[in-house]
Amino acid sequence: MSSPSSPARGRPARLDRTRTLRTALDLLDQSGLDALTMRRLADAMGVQAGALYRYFATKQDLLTAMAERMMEGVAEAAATDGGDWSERLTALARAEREALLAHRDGARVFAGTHATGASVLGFADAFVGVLREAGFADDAAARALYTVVNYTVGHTLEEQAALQAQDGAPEDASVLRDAVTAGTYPHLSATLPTLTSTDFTGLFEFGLDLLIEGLRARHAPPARE
Amino acid sequence: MSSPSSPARGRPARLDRTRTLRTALDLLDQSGLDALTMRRLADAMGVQAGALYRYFATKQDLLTAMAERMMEGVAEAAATDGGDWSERLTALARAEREALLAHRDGARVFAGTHATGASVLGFADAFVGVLREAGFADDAAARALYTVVNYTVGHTLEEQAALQAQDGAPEDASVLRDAVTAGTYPHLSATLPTLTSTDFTGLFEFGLDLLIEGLRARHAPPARE
DNA sequence: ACCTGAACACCGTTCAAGT
DNA sequence: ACCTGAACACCGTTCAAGT
Repeated sequence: MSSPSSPARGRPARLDRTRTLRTALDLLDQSGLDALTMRRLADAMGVQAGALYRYFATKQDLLTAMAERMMEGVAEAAATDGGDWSERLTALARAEREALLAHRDGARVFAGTHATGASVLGFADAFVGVLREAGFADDAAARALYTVVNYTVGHTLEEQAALQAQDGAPEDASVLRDAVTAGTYPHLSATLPTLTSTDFTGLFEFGLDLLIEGLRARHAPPARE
Repeated sequence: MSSPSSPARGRPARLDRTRTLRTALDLLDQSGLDALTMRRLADAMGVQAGALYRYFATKQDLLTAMAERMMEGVAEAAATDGGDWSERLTALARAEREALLAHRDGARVFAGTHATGASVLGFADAFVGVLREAGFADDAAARALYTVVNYTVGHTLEEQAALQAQDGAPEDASVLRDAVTAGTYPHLSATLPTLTSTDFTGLFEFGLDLLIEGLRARHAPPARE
């Protein structure tokens, strides 16, 4: 809103929101969230750190814009062909996970912000819309949105943390393996193969299925028009 | 393991893991995760920042120990009286959420670490145990653990973020309200009361119920012994 | 053995001043 | 109008040196 804008007066700006956002996402993918500093981003743009503050009020503001950008197009996953409400919801949740996975530390960026731009609201509206049109009560539809989103973010946060732990410090599974094999955790020992599995897609689908199944139990058939 | 220990030789130590952890959790509750720095913690212990590194290899190590300590006693929630598997699972999930809520930014601390100590593994073993003893397949039991934990962490992360947004910057609901009332999101407008509700317990229980309901659909009755 | 003091290599953010 | 330069008030971490 109060960003520098319109008439090409003075020198042509080296910076602008869109280009900066693109560079920030590139930097994120290359080096991860911890290495994404205002100084390094400024460097990548050939500018001093202070200059960024003409386009983003704070670093938090930048991260929120990045989160918003990550969700672009995700709402469209509901429009995929036909399919009943459960298929459309599944498509939306999968699209959200994939959007988060598309960038290194994507889930951490998203979880750390409160994006309320068009792509996030569009996604939410599409999600709630699928349920309302299927005959779910308003209350259930809104709560289902939060539940699926919180699950998806929680899962992907873990998934990306596990991926990073794999390369870098491969003690991931072995720490668990050792602690468990030691004795005292009979049920974890018995399920170790699944606990240390890296089939994150399978795991995500399992939980998503549980949620959809739970919703099905609450489903009243749509009223005829 | 290599921490200073046992024989009371030399000067009595002003620091030790337990006391430092307690102080760190107090500081967390008073000021939040962003204000929990090694220097401020050292200050609260009457010591220089460098001294902390004799007890915690890194700040990440400290945070992991804090996460582990938060989960102490949560596994015992499965032992509550009788109740079938679904009641016991519900009790475990509720206990985890409450343990995270017990400290400011508790979910953020937990999500940012990979605690694999006795309280976390004990919780996991209890959870998987309830399902295995109820007749669930090992694979399903392990996946259900991750699903419920990821949901619980995801939900509580959001819940604590929303709580902080309320006091401090009460634009939380109003930003959403404005964006939604503006037009383009018919389904969000229709469900605004639920979307801006602060009944986080109700929301958590809704999602948890969906998961339990989903698990029920997968449930094979336990084999007779 | 335990802690201090001081340093190293950084951070986010602000703001007068230049062009 | 847009950016620089320089500062302010911090960070996590290391390590010789003191006691």
